[in-house]
Amino acid sequence: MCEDQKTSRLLLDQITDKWTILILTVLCKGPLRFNKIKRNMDGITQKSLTQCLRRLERNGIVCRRVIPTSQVGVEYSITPLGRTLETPFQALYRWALDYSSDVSQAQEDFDRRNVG
Amino acid sequence: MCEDQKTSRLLLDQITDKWTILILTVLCKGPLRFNKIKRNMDGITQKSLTQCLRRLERNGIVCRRVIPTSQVGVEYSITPLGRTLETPFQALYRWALDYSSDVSQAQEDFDRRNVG
DNA sequence: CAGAATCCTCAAAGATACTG
DNA sequence: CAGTATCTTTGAGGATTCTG
Repeated sequence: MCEDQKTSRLLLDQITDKWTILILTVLCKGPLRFNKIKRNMDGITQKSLTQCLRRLERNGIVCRRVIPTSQVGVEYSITPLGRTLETPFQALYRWALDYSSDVSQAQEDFDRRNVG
Repeated sequence: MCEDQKTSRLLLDQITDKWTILILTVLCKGPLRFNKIKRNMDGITQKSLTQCLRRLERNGIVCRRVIPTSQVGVEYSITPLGRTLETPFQALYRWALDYSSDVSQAQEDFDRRNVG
């Protein structure tokens, strides 16, 4: 396996984790503050979200901006580089919506065959 | 968060795991036997590969076929449902290849900013 | 050859408390 | 509000052995 493949695999691992797709999906609609994102995620812990956003920021996919308000505020937005992920992610997301029933059916069939 | 979103999120988790994209990528080129796949993966253990293939089979994405030879043989091939994932996955894979250098650059910049 | 079964480890996620 | 810090837990994955 060549270097290119290793590098891109590492990258794939980083962008296809549990939360990234969902975070990017909501951020594509517009900038959001930390807790707003958290509320959109349903089930993510504050720690996981922080870690994920840090990695996305480090990879140049989201931008972190501190808002100078009376209360501390941090706004996350998608970068131009992050935008390039919009289409691939939408395709995946749409796939999941379009084919979820087919997959469910396949699962039922499989389980029926492998009962006993 | 509505049911559709939960379902598709579960599905997304299942198809965006560490190995699925790579396995589907090689199987798209043609059917392969277990150990052939394993050799293509570089780093996967037999256990992980088995688990992954089982899940893909259960989800109707790959087909498992026992070949009646002198030596036991099992061939895995992609299903029509699995084929529908080819385009989304290719888009992702191509993204990783196209933008890996941009991401690397972003990482360097980030790390430089956050050193001292 | 293609797994199943077992044991084991360690890294990731969760819970909780604290803070600029 | 948006985190950091610390501790604990759990379970996914690795190593190894065995088998139809």
